[in-house]
Amino acid sequence: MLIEIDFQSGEAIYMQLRNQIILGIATAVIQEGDVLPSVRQLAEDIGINMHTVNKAYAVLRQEGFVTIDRRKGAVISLDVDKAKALAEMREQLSVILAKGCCKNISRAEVHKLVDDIFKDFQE
Amino acid sequence: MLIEIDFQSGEAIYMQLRNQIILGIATAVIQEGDVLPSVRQLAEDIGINMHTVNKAYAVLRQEGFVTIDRRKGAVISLDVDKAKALAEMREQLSVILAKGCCKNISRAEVHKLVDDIFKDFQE
DNA sequence: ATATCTGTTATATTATTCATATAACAAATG
DNA sequence: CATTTGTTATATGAATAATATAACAGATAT
Repeated sequence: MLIEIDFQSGEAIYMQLRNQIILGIATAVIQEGDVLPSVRQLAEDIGINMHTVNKAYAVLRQEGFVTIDRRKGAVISLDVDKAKALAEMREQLSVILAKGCCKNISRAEVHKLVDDIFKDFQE
Repeated sequence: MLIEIDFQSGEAIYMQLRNQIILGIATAVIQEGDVLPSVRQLAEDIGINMHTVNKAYAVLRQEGFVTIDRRKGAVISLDVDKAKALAEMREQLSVILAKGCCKNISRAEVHKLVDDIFKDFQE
């Protein structure tokens, strides 16, 4: 799986890393049971510090995307708390849709965007 | 318009403020042409520093939600760049939907969330 | 067994961001 | 003329982000 970090981005490196791994899971590039590279290995590949990768993995664990197996490393394993996920999504969507609403983006256009993105996930 | 700041939140105060003003515009609590409180006034009302409000207003101006009129202050005036707004929304939605996708939230459930939120805007 | 590789923890340093405080300016208002 | 507007400048303290070394226990491989 290819990781691309934008060092000019205002977004923290560990969050960029987290987001790309989540996108990798959603698009099935990484699947349940797969093992992520070791923190040292991935850090070297990307050219960042070990602790930055470690922080991304810690966030992913805390959010229920991976478990840490001392023998294997970070393993994709989804812990689903759907109610919590829905509540979080609602809050984040509210702000994004509010912004879109002010910019004349219609409900239908949002639906189309959602469909397009979901289609990307299923390829 | 009621502003509520969560000082325990990890989200920056100026961003909480920005988000709530955008939500206010989307729900038509604030309308085009309305004038926001002065930076000093709002800062005092909320109990935060003047510069924090100023930063929120500067972001809102930069994002095309208000214009600054030296006579009136910060006036709601929407500068719509729909293509840009759509591109931004797509990027932000991708991560949020990816996370939801991993948590077994279906396309249909996202659509329902979107509809619910849009309904909130039209009240 | 010995060396290597895992996640994890600890400590320290640097840079950046966030929020604060004080001060001042030009333009507009009353 | 005093007050209020947005705006700018500068400074400080706190928190965060990313880095660098170092060490530990457990697992793996030679």
